[in-house]
Amino acid sequence: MSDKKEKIREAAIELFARDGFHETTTDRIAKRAGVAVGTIYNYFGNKRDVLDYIFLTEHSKRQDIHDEVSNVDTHPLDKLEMIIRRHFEEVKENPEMVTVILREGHNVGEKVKELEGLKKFLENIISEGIDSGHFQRIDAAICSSMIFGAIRAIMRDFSEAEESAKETPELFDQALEQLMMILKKGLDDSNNQ
Amino acid sequence: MSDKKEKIREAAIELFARDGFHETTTDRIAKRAGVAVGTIYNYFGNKRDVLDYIFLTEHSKRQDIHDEVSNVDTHPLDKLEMIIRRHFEEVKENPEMVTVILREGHNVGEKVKELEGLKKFLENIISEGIDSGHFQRIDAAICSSMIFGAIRAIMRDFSEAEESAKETPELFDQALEQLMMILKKGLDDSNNQ
Amino acid sequence: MSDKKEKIREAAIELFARDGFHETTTDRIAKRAGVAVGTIYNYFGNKRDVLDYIFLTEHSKRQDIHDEVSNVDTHPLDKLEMIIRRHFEEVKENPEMVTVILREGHNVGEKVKELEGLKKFLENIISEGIDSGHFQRIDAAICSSMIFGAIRAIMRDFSEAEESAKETPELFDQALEQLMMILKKGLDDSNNQ
Amino acid sequence: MSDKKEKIREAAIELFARDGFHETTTDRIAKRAGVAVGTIYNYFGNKRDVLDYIFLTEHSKRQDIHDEVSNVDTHPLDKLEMIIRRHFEEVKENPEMVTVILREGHNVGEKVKELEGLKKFLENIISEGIDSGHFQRIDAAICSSMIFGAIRAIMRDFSEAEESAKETPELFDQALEQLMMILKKGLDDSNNQ
DNA sequence: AATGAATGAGAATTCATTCAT
DNA sequence: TATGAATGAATTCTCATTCAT
Repeated sequence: MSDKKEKIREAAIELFARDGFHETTTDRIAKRAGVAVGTIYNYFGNKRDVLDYIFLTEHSKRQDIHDEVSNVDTHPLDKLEMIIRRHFEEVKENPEMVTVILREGHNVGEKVKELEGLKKFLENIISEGIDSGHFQRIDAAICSSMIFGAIRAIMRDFSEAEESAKETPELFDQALEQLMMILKKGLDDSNNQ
Repeated sequence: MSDKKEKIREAAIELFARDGFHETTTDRIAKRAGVAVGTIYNYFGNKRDVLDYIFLTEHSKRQDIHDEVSNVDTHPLDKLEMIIRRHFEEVKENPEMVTVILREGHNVGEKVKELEGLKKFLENIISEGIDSGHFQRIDAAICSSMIFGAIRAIMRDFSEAEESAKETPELFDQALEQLMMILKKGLDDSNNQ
Repeated sequence: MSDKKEKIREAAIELFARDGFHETTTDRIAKRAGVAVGTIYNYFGNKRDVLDYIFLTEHSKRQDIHDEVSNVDTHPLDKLEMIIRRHFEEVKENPEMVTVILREGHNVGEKVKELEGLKKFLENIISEGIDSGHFQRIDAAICSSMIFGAIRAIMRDFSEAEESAKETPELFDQALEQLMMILKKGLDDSNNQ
Repeated sequence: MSDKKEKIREAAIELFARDGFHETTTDRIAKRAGVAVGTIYNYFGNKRDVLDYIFLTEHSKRQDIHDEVSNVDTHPLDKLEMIIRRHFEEVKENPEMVTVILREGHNVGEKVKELEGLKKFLENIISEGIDSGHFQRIDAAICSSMIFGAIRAIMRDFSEAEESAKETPELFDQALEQLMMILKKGLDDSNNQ
């Protein structure tokens, strides 16, 4: 992985996060990355490829998290908690990345669009939970979509919070706690009569 | 409310929904609205004002829904269900509008950004529920944000579904049912020991 | 035919003639035409379309000449002379046009390439001459191609001549005389034993 | 003559012939020549120098032909035929070279432009023919220019013919025959009354 | 009020050339 | 000599906005 390519990726994340994809010019990306415009085009076919690359890089991180978690043998609720917690940790460390992912999803290329990593992972875990009798019979796709939406909302709140607020982000801890509580009661089959 | 202004708003919704704000030119909006480009500028200060206007129009519709619901005297879970149901109904009727709201939120002006209608309504209802002892003690802001996110996710699934799928949208009914089930168990205080 | 479109055509001819198609920027065309760059794109899809339009305009002039001449009932050698003379007259009046036609033929679009007006006209006349027994049996295509080439060479000499020389252009008269003399003897069948 | 320099010349001919001077990038020349871009600049000052070098190389070949022919003691018409035949043979062997010469003449440097080899040779022969009384009194410059133009036209027809057609190129034989027939009758003084 | 031709700043992308290795 | 990553000036084309009619 070239030094310059990484520099460009990082510069693009900062700018896409702050100004959005369309408002960010290749000139500014280059300047912030400390390279010439032409250099961007030595590593990427065009501006949108830079965005795609950001998504792809992020997606493989999520893939790693999922692989790690799915191998653990534990209650599906714990798996959900683990994966969401890990996700939030990533977000805390790369808040700008989240802003980009949230804002620019519709600007990425078709192939990248199909990835939708986290949502699929949640769906897998929920499906397993239903199969193993831990969860009541619900539609895993719809449910995972909603959980995913809830997570996105928290990320959005975080990414829109004041800079000061970001430095003590208990938001994630509180949100995780509340979400898990709701899910625990809401999904658990033993609760059902 | 001028006839032309409304024509422009409708044309813009269709195009913003399909192509996004930045990919839509004022020329195309004008053509689809059946007016000249210059006419757009007789009603709006600039292109972004058209987007703002779309958001504002939508927001006042949501306001009406909320006013209606908040006056009903019933269990807060029922209020939640009513408001979400009404929201989904609106979405079914104006799917393109939703696509615009979801995609272009970050392109609107600062004032419009602050509106965030539905989320505030949810928060009010949840706060009331807590106060009245119907809901357990949770953070209403975080919780409403997550519910709002779950709703957005469903809308997103809907707005990205194939055209054919849109014509028989039981998605909303199922999603509403599942969401309410989870919330019922997850929020209700009587469930708590 | 819009005033501006014509201005742009004329400016482009001058610049393409002097600097060539690729060395001429759209900015300079606009400046010389006294319009804004954007205006070029109100009348033409892209820069190459401007070149195509130059060729097409010229082609229809040649078509007119041909139509006029082919209706005259006279010896095919006279027809050749008439058409070449008329052609040279056009060239004298629009020397820059010729330079463009000679230099930029390979940059025009496919459709325009196929026109090859004058050559076809010559071929028609020669074919007729052969059929009517005035000319000996030669390959009309090859022969017209060579005559066309000879004419181009003269035009090239003219377009490359010093400015001063252009103002007394007997070159064409002399060339026409010599060419006709050679063709008269070279093509005439009565000369053949 | 360095091996690499020759490789670059050959690569450039192929690409200039197919795509034209301006559409050919130095990167592609380098790739096709099997060297690095930088290497081109070890042998040539800039891109245009490569084109100049192609013209110069070709010009010295033409010079050799002329020297050979001009030493033969025979009728000027035979000399014309010999020189044109030899020229066509070269063309058959290096069709791409011809395409380059025809297309890119106006892109070469000033010094190269002045060479105009073949035309000068033709003019010499015609002048000699007039002086020796074999040809009637014509303007040798104009006449050689026209013959040169006719030859170019044939080359152009050849270089634009389908690939298949190029493999059985009787075109040149027919063209040569017809051109010589016309010139024989058209130039010969004995034919004159 | 409505029009739409004209505008020109601005953006993405290209590519000849350089130079450190 | 050879290399090829880096450069950044230059170019084409777009499109929001204006304003004379």
